[in-house]
Amino acid sequence: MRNDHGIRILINRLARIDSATGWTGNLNPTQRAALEYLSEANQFSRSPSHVAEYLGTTRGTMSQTLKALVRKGYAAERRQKSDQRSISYELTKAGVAAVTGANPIADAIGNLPANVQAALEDGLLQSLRLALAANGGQSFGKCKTCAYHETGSENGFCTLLGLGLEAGESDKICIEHKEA
Amino acid sequence: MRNDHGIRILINRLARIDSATGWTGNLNPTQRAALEYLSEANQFSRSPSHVAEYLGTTRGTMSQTLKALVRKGYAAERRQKSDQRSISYELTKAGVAAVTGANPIADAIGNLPANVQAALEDGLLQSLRLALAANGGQSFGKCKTCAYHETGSENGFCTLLGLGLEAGESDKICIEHKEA
DNA sequence: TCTTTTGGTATCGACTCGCTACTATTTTGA
DNA sequence: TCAAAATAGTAGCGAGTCGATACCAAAAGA
Repeated sequence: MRNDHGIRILINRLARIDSATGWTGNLNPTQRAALEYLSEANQFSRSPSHVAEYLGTTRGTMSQTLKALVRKGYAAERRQKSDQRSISYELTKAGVAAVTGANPIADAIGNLPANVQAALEDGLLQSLRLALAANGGQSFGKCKTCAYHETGSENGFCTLLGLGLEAGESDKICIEHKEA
Repeated sequence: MRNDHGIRILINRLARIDSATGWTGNLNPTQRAALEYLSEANQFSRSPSHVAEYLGTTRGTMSQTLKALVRKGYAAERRQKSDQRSISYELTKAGVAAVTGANPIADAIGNLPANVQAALEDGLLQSLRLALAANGGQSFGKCKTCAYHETGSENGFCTLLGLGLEAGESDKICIEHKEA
């Protein structure tokens, strides 16, 4: 019996139970995952393509999913001036509320001893990094740990895009992230 | 920023990436999860109801999923003599082959240091136990750790069902499991 | 026996998901 | 400069999940 497979199966089972029990609003698992990503990504990383790449699905599916979120009142489109093709989605108040709602799995994990939580997060992050590397995926880290991030100006500055960041944005996920 | 939510999101993301990359045969995530469960459950625990409860879905969906697996040649029905209503599904050769095939996420996890793997498995198991307890779910442990398990006879004996086990079955998941 | 419970299905509507095809809007490079 | 290629988003198809409801048959209780 292989233990490495066992861990993978455990992960899948937990995710599945989370989908079955983590009920806030009338959201299905994918819609909820997209919503959670939107709440943690910066303004340059909230297009259908980016969410799709982050969640390992296709642009087509994510396009539909995001429009479903808009239809349900959890998100809104915002057209970019720079590139007329791309759209940046942002959460509405209802969207923020849905993301911050209580969740059985999160509660269960929150009740674990702190050292177990730390070990768990560490192991999962390492797994994710290896898996993404094997798959040619992006790192999707946060601005503040990025090689292009500068702390000079008010809310931080991105030297790749040559733009100042909005308040709080240095703690958000960016599609262009490059480990410093 | 809440870390407990972070772990839950990591778990979901890994499961999602696994679904997107873990490609053996023409199986979708649910079908693969069901197949994996069948390969690890004993003969009394392979009915649609049991798989549904284990994976946190409904009997209706699992009924369809299992029939899809039969249609694709990965599983076969076996009617029970004792209860004419219930069905025990078992893997075909193709089913066993699909389950044992390589997988990017499993490989990634397998490449982690042994102590990280151990901590990861421990944390996930604890989370799962708490989540299931909060949800009134079963434990789904293996025969050999069960209060009803006796090692006297050839392959072990189940004192709950009053039946001798088949070879290797004491290492399989049972729906009636009760921690010894 | 008659009723209730249990195990498995069928069906409906909303949705994911992989795929292909298509339209706009950049970007490129000769 | 200006046509070709890459990129961003979408539409639509077929298979299938998923929650819900409704059924039927077998088993268990009263």
